Amino acid sequence: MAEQDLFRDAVYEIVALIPSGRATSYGAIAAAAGCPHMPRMVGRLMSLSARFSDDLPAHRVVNSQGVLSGRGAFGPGDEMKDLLEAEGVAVENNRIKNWKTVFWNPLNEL
DNA sequence: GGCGTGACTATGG
DNA sequence: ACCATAGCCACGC
Repeated sequence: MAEQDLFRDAVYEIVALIPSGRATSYGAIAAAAGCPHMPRMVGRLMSLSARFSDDLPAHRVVNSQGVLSGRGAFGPGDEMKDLLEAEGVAVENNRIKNWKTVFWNPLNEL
């Protein structure tokens, strides 16, 4: 039982808890999972999980600036942007507007 | 086991 | 606002 497996499970669970109309950052998830120094692994797990599981709302996970850095993993177009807007998140130029307000801190729920 | 790459972040010019 | 640098970790060749 490796710690990275626990980390993956924690990340999966946290992302699944993100409420509709909100979004969070890789660093926040990593911190909530107990590893604030692994934002890259979060992104890697997202890219892998996003393809295997549709249950994981990876479109609600963006970088610290509220930029949809992972839109490429969803499809050839701006599918991620469309998904976010469909949930009530305003997106402009691949960036979430009112990011400060849309940001959902997992630590606040945990 | 080394090297390059990547859905990251923070700092600095 | 844009680019460069440094740190971190996992995966594929």
